[in-house]
Amino acid sequence: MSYDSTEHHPAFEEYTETIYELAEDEIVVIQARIAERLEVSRPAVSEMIRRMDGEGLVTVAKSGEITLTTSGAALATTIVRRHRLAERFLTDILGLNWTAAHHEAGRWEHVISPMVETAMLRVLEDPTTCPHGNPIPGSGYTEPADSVVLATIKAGNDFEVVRIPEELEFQPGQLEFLEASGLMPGRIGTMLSIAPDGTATVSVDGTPIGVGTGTVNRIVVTAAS
Amino acid sequence: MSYDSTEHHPAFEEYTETIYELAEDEIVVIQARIAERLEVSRPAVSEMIRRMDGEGLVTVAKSGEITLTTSGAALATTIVRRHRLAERFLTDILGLNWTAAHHEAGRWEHVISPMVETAMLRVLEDPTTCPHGNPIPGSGYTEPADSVVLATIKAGNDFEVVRIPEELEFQPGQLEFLEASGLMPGRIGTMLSIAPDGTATVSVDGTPIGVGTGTVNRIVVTAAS
DNA sequence: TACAAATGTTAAGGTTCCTTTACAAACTGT
DNA sequence: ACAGTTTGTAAAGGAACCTTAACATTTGTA
Repeated sequence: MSYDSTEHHPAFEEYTETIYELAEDEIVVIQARIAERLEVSRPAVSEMIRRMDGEGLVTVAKSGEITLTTSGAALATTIVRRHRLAERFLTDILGLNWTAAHHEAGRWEHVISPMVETAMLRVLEDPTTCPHGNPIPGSGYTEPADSVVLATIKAGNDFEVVRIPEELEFQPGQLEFLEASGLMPGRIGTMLSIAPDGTATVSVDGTPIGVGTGTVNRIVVTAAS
Repeated sequence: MSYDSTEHHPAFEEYTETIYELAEDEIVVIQARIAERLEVSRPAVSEMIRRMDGEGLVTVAKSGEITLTTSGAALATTIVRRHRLAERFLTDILGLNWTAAHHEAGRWEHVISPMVETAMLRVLEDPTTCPHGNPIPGSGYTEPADSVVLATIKAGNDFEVVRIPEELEFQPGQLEFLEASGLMPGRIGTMLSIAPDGTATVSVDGTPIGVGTGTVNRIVVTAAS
């Protein structure tokens, strides 16, 4: 069977994408992190990284830190762009919910051709972020300069959700919970309290929700009102 | 990596689809035909058919003729339905041309989930055929009773194109040619002449086009005016 | 500093598909 | 009836990915 014009093994696409997103989430990119995200064994990653190195897609520092080369980054941004574009498309045109869109997009990203990509951009009128607020590479979007992490909002203050980082999308049920809670980009909420252990209570649409430490330190917002 | 909910190897999908479409084109389904359509070696097909037999997807008659079982047919119609639905979607919503849509759909068909399928059906308002006029399984469409093959139209008579069989989509350049000529479902044409060797000359939109024997005996039309 | 956890790699092996080479059986046309 | 195609299959092997088991290193920390 033949794959796309951009002749790349699907696994390479998956790996470069993961590396890109880990870096985007400011996580040190080492093999172990990739293994966790992709849910494969460490030897599998070890072998794959060696092959990708051979293909000139990544470089490995002596520290073990992995960086995308120019061509690796090109592949990664292409896949990430298609993923986020697909998410937008699936929610905006096909009416899927957030969570479903995320899962579907994981398959679509490998199947979208340049031609379809162009067509989607046209139909969606050049979107700049995915439904979770993550930037679509190449759209020219830059996050508001005053973006902060939800944890920094003081009790009693309002905020507007900017972005749910990719990282959280990998925690099972997290996306469903956030969507059900209304904690999604563009929504305004109020910080009610922050417990000593870091757990926050916020209110969106009048409903109070507890947000755990891991999450509250990840969600990006701007101060509002 | 995990595939779709309908846990089936992509190769099985490809093979059952091919078997379905060969039968639809009234071609005796034997291994050699499958090998040609899929452009793989005969041993590859031999091995695959044995596995599919083991999985209960096909049965092989003593004559060598291959038939889909109930579950094989279920898988096949699902894939064919998704393929044709995707073609419709790609042309109607994303504005791709015929030919491009056909190629893209070959990849989309393996990636469309039941949820997306439902959404597409809604957005497209329950289409009944693909852009080439082939029925979407499950849509309840039945071809006009007076459908005939283009070759049967007498010189001087008009016809309306009903369907370009899947078979022709596999001849390189054929789809492009037909699309460029305007010989597509819904269009009205006139049979100008049929040469002794069977080659026909038809006129669509006032432009005369020669149609080879193989093609003229495949394109399905109804007599018009 | 010493022990535990985390990390990367080797080795061996498995699955899914595909290939080429070879051969035997079944058709087909003359 | 016979030569030449067409068809199926066995054998051997390869590429892409993945697994588990085992081990050596490094890192973090009580």
